[in-house]
Amino acid sequence: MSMAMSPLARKLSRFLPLAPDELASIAALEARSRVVAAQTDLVHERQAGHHAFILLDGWACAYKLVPDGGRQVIDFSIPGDFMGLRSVLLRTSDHSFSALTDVVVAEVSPQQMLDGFQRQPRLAAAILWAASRDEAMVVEHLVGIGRRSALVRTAHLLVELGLRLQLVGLGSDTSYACPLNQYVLADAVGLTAIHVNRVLRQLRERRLVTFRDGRVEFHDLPGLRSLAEWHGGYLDQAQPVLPG
Amino acid sequence: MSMAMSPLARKLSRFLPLAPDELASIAALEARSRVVAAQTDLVHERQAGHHAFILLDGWACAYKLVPDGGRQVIDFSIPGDFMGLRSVLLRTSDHSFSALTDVVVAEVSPQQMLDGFQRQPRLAAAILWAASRDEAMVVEHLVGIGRRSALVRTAHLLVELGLRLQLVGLGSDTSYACPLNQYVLADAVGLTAIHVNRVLRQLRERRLVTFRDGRVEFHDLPGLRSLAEWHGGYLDQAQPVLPG
DNA sequence: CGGCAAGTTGAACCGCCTCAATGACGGTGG
DNA sequence: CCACCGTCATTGAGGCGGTTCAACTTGCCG
Repeated sequence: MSMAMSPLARKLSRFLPLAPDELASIAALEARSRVVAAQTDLVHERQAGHHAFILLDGWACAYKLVPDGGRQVIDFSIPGDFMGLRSVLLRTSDHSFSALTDVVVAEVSPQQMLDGFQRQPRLAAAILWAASRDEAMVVEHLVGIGRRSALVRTAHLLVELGLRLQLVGLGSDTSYACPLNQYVLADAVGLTAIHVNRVLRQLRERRLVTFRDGRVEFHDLPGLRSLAEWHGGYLDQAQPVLPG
Repeated sequence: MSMAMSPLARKLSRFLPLAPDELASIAALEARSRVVAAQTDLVHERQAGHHAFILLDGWACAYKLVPDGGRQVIDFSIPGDFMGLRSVLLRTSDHSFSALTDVVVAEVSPQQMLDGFQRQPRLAAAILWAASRDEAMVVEHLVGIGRRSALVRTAHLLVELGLRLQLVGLGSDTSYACPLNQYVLADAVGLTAIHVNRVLRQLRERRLVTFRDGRVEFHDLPGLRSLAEWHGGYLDQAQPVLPG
């Protein structure tokens, strides 16, 4: 029975040690998986009554389009992340999700979600904690775009992705695989792909980090974190308040 | 016993009709109120184990400071809004709250919160819906700062505030009281106060909206919404999924 | 070999910032 | 009563960060 834990189980475990039946519940949620091709939208904005997804493998992103043709990437989803959790409550999604690579997802119905929450409050708390963490990342992203320079917020993004990937066993202190191109990166940090290119060059020339051929390599992680004004408290594994 | 409903009760009622005992529960949460002077921080970033607040009267904002002295306002809080709800779960807040005017707040402990949620799942759903709505507003804000011009996102903010205030009975289609100055506005839209001034002038000269002497007056709301690329789906009162 | 997607670089432009100054208003103390 | 102050709004001039447009390159795939 000792299967390797899924990325989600791994992430939640770091936050709150999970009992065998709780791990089994996660496995149950992840049972019905399906493959979605790169460049496909998983959820369209304003689509109603859809499901949530657990990303099991590959990368995706949440984004919104603006009338002039521009796109803003809200955040990236990596294995172990929920997608569309909020829209289960709002019933209609406020943004779209797109697969950036071929991905494997598990579809979770609102009813499954609510049933699970009622039967296993500890698991519910862990999942809500993860959702809160994601929201804190969006806030940090907002601050970066509003008040930090292109160099700083790009550095910030690379550091953050690295730490998130480490939490699910997909990265190290020295490097990680990153299937993004400069256009997607630009849509995330609110810049032009052209300027992202120059920013990445600067980071490379300062011997802080190299992003090339789908791989991010840290040369001077402390220096990079310092430049990025990294605090990262929002990724800390603080203990939750539990019901009961 | 027919007291006027509090702003929170009024807001939640529009989303989900509330039973008398549910309204009573809200009143109970709001019982212990206290006054906080303008310019005071209600919650400091990284403060742990604090409470959540319900804003009963006045305006506040959630913000983060950046090392160079800049400030980014994440969102504004108006009567009927929760503040610090997320940090009840994360246990440590990822941003600060500041009173912009003298405010009246009710302090709610995490335990009160969780007890109430377990006893009244419908009320819990309504509150979580409101929290989801707030999060959708942050996302919209992020998109605005990342991909929309100064003019458009300032217009957007003025429209959004107007609609939110209407939902709690503090504004109309033609105007509302707005105690913000151009510095706070600038911190919200990611601009300089100086540039906010020029943007407001433009909006005035285009006969769309005037913001002066603590009051926002719409001259051409449809035109303003059009400029602001207003869709506002995230403020819609969609029906929730209820547990059970 | 051609074709396409992604990365790279240069030059000119512009939105917004920075610095600086001035005006309007209310409060406060002489 | 006016002098003085702090806060906020307003306007101008110049500069910088990032955009726009336009190549050109590189690698991959048919």
